[in-house]
Amino acid sequence: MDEETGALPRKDDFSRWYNEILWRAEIMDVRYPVKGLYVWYPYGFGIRQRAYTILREIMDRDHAETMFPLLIPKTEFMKEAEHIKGFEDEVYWVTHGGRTELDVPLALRPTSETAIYPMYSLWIRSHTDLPLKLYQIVNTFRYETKHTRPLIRLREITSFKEAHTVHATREEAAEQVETALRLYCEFYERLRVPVIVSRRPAWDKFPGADYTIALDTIMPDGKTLQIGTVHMLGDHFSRTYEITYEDVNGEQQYAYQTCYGISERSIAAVISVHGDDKGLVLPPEVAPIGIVIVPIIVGKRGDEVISAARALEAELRGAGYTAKVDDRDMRPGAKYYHWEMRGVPLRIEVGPRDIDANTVVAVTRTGRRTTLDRRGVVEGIHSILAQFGEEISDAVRQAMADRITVAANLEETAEAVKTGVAVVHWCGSQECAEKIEAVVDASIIGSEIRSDLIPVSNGPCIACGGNGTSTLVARTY
RNA sequence: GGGGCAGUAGGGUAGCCUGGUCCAUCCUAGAGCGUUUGGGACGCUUUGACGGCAGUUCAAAUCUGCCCUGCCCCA
Repeated sequence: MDEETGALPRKDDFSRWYNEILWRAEIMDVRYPVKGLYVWYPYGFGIRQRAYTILREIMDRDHAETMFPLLIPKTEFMKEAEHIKGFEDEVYWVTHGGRTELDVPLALRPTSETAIYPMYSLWIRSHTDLPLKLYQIVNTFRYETKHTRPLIRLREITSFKEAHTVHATREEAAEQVETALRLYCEFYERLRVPVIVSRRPAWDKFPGADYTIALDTIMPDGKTLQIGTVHMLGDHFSRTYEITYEDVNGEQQYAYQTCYGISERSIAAVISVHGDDKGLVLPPEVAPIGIVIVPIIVGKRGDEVISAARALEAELRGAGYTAKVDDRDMRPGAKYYHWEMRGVPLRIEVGPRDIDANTVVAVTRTGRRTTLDRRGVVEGIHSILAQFGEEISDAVRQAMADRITVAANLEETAEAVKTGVAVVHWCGSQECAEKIEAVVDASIIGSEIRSDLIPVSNGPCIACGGNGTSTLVARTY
């Protein structure tokens, strides 16, 4: 009778579901009065913090974190022609200091190549300075003209992790591209977000790059979301910014570079792939609250139940969990819904019955209920959460597999992209790409696919019949 | 980039065409009191709004213009 009470829109109405869950689960407040800029609620920011702690941990193995300025002088920004072409329509310019017009306008970084590389030019003298591998996590600004969307298409990206590496040779730079892909795949495994790696077609590569390899996930509505990119810059920027080094023979050489980035789209992916009709489902590693303890207060035993809950909370915190007793004056059921909306992986109920039996009841976010002996409760929880993590990994992997269809011709492709991703043979020509994109109303995502969900092969191009290779076609965000 | 629709309290809505009688209403909104608590409790009291700026007018949520913001469709 009350099933409608407080319900989210169903997840199969993904667009409405996404908009609502952002505020209902306290991730972002979209009411900030500037288009394309949104406010992180503390809870959403907690998810971001945990995800980015993982990202930092992965990056820090082989990179150093740094911080470059937000403002870039126009004179530096305008040096690399292809790069400019790719970004100039999206740049915010600072033109005044107070009431004084600036001699040189300053760009709010849309990405930081042109801020970083002039400094790299000063820093790099010798082959012994290489390789150089730095990254920063910063906000960037892009004057998006398309429909903005929280976490996905922003005018201020608040969480842009960008890495910039410099190498002595093209081969080393190419190897770094592969290393970066491995790091990013590991990051998304930790977030339990399945990804497909592919090489972007030439017209869709990063402006100023030789080639771009990207990570995409598939959203519940079947559109792909690009959640990581790795760019081989070759020597384009080093020639522009004079990044040279003296090699072992005493000769000046241009360096080779890569850059790669991940943004808060990673958070959008976690929310979107794992969530369900009841709200968020968070992997334990990114949940700001890993375990919520709900005291079941009946009759006169309230104090006893509360102190049992607190003792459990202390024990779980001691074991390294972020546990929280919810002692608000609400019915237990209301609390269950509250924490389910926020995706807390595990709920523990403690009531008089449990105290008497020396047990606790543990319920995962996906509804698996276990009665645990109060002694050894930490070990029991450890194994439940590990299993929960595997369970949601398997579920999203299966959901992604179900959205991938191998299509042999244009008709099948058009049908497949209505609900997911099509894998087709494509010859690589732009003419055929344009034909395919026009007929099926979707985009060529990439070829040289790397995904254990997708077998790749050669075959006749679905547009021209010539030699083709496996290629992803999908609607995109 | 083009087109359409919309913005009323924390959230959801009515009112707008036909300016005034408007003290609007509902809620998983807030505050307070009491009774409650093993899957969304209940009663009573109470708080709070017409996106912004300008204009028309005796009078604007309502009409006009510009701006801001959001949603949908098309390219």
